[in-house]
Amino acid sequence: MSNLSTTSDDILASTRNLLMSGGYNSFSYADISEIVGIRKASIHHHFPSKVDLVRELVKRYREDGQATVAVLEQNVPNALDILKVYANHWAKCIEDASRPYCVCALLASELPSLPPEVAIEVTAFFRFISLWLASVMERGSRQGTLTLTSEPHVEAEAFLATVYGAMLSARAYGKPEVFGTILAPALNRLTPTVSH
Amino acid sequence: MSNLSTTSDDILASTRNLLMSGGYNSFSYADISEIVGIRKASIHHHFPSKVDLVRELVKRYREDGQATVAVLEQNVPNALDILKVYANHWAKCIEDASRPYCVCALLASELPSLPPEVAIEVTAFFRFISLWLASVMERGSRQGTLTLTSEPHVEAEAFLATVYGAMLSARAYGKPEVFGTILAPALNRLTPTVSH
DNA sequence: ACGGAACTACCAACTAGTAGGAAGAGAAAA
DNA sequence: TTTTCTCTTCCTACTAGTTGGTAGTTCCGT
Repeated sequence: MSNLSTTSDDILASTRNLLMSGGYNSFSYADISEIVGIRKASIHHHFPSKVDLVRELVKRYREDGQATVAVLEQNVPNALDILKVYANHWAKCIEDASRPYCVCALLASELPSLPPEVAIEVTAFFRFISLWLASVMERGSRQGTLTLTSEPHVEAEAFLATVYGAMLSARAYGKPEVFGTILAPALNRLTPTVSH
Repeated sequence: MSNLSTTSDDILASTRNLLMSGGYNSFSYADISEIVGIRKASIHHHFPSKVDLVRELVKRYREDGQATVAVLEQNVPNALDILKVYANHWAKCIEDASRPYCVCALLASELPSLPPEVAIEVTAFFRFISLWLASVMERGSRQGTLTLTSEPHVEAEAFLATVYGAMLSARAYGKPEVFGTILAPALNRLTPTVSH
C-alpha cells in the first residue's frame, strides 16, 4: 500500500523514455530489462505482451493528463493563463530535456503501423486534448480573456497544431528555444488588446 | 539512359511508403523485397546497408524539394500564393492518401534514435525548408503581399510548425480535412486586408 | 570477356514470447 | 510457535521467427 516505486512503475517509466526517443519499434524488452535491472521474462510477468505494455502506458499517460488538467482548471480561472501554463509545461520539458517530446505525438505519427489496440488509445488522447482546448477557447471567448478569430474548436486545433509542430521543430533543429519562439506569437495573437 | 523505372527507384519508392507509415524501425529489407519483387540480397546490391538506403532516400527527398521550390519561385511571384500552393500540396497529398505524411516529419520525431548519418540529412531538410519559408516571408513583407506580425524567420517557423502540426492532427484523428481547417485561418492571418 | 544485376544459401544477433522452477512473504493450520 | 500452503515475483533456459548483412554463383547484355 505504501509503495513509493513498484517494479511495474519502473518498467512503465523506462518504456516511456525509450518510446519518447524513437517510437514503438525502436525498443525491445531487452532494452527495458537492462535499464530496470530485471530479466526479460520478468517484464512479461507484469505486461504479458508489448501491446499490453504500451497500451497501458498510453492509457495512463492520458489519465495523468486528465487529472493534471482537472487541477489546472480549478486553480487557474483565466483561460489565457491556462494556455500559457500548458505551453510553459512543454517549454520546460523540452528545455531541461526531461521529457523533450510527447509520447503520443510520436505514436500518432506512426499510427498506420501501430497495433490497433495501441492506436485506439493514442487517438483517444488527441480527442481528449482537442476537446479540452476547445472548451478553454470557448470559455476564454465568453470571459473576454481570449480573442478568437475563428470558431473555438478551430482555434483549439490550430493551437494544438502549433504546440505539436513547435515540439517537432525543436527536436528537428536540436534547439529547445525554438519552441518558445513559435509559441510566444501564437499566445500573443490570442491575447486581448488592453486599450483601444 | 531512357529508363522509365529502375529497380533502384522502385526500392526507394517502396521504402518511402513504408517509412511514411511507421518510421525507420517499422520496415525491413524483407518488406521491400516483397513489394518490389526481388530477393532481399538484391536490395543490398543497390543499397549496401539500411543506413545507405534511408540516407539516400532523405537526400533525394530534400533535393526533389529544392527543385520543386525553384520551379515554384520562378512561376509564382506572389509570396502569399506560394504559401497557398505549398499548403495545398500537402492538403492534396493527405486527402487522396497518396503521401499522407512527410517522411522527414516522421524521421525528425525519431531523431534521437536514428543513425547519425540519417539524422544529419533530416535536419538538413528542415533547415532548408525553414530558410526557404523565411525568404518567402521576407519577400512577401517587402512586396506587401504578406502581413507579418513578427520577424520573417519567426513567421516562417510558426507557419512550418502549423503545417507539420496540422499534418500530425490529420493523421491522429484519421480526418484529412482537419489539415485544411487548420491551414485556412493561418493563411488568412497572413493575408493583407484589401481596404481599410 | 566483362560488369551489372539478380539469385541461392547462409549467418549471427536479436525479436517477442513461453515453460517451469526457486525464493520470499503472509496467512492459515498444527 | 512452528509448519504448511499459497501467491507473487523473479529467475534460467528455451523457442520460433525476423533482423540486417555476407559469400559465392548464375544470368544477361554490351
